[in-house]
Amino acid sequence: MKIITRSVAINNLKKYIGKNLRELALKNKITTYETGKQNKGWKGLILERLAGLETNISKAPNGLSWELKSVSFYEVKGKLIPKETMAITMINPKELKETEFFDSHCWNKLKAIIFCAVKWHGKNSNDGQLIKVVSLDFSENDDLIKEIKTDYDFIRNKLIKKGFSALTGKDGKWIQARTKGTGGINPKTEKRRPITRAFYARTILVKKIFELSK
DNA sequence: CCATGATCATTA
DNA sequence: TAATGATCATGG
Repeated sequence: MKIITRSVAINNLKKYIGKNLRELALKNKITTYETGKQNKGWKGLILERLAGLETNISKAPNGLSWELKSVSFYEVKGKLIPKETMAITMINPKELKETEFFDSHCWNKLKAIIFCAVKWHGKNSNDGQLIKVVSLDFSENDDLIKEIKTDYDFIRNKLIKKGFSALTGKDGKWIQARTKGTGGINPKTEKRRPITRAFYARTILVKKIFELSK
């Protein structure tokens, strides 16, 4: 099995800066939306391929190496602004109760992130362009991390005191607990699927990461 | 079946 | 435009 280190992945990805990701997706036989369906995750999938990952590492088991993320950027007054928040990892209520920030998946993913900025061209954007690839190494002593930890602890406390359903996307300065899941109705049971949540990086955090990487 | 990839829709 | 909640396709 081939090991792709972070620096190898970054070098691989950098070759594609400025390229149209849709063409690359087509070449790699990744479904985008041509089938009439809406695959929202295709950009992430193609980036994983381009990084050199032959198999899918969508979930870093436990040893984990690094995390690849992409975010859409939108141009406002000549500046690039993160259009969306960035999903970090799922929240497992039990785990969140029992886990310290620095032991959490959230931190483990955040600290070894490879961050891809993709230009967004509107709804159903079909020609996303890779504009930047950066990696980031957080330190446990960074002020930013301390504040993120504060958010994590806040959300954790709320979970413990008020329960999972009390969580909302309003919480947190840098990270938030948004709903995330398959959604809709389960065609088999015709019942609502359970609501799940995940940690998201707010746009200001995304912006911060983008700036820190210069 | 559910976690992961992330965007879409709606409201203010 | 920004913020929050809801949703979709895919792969293991």
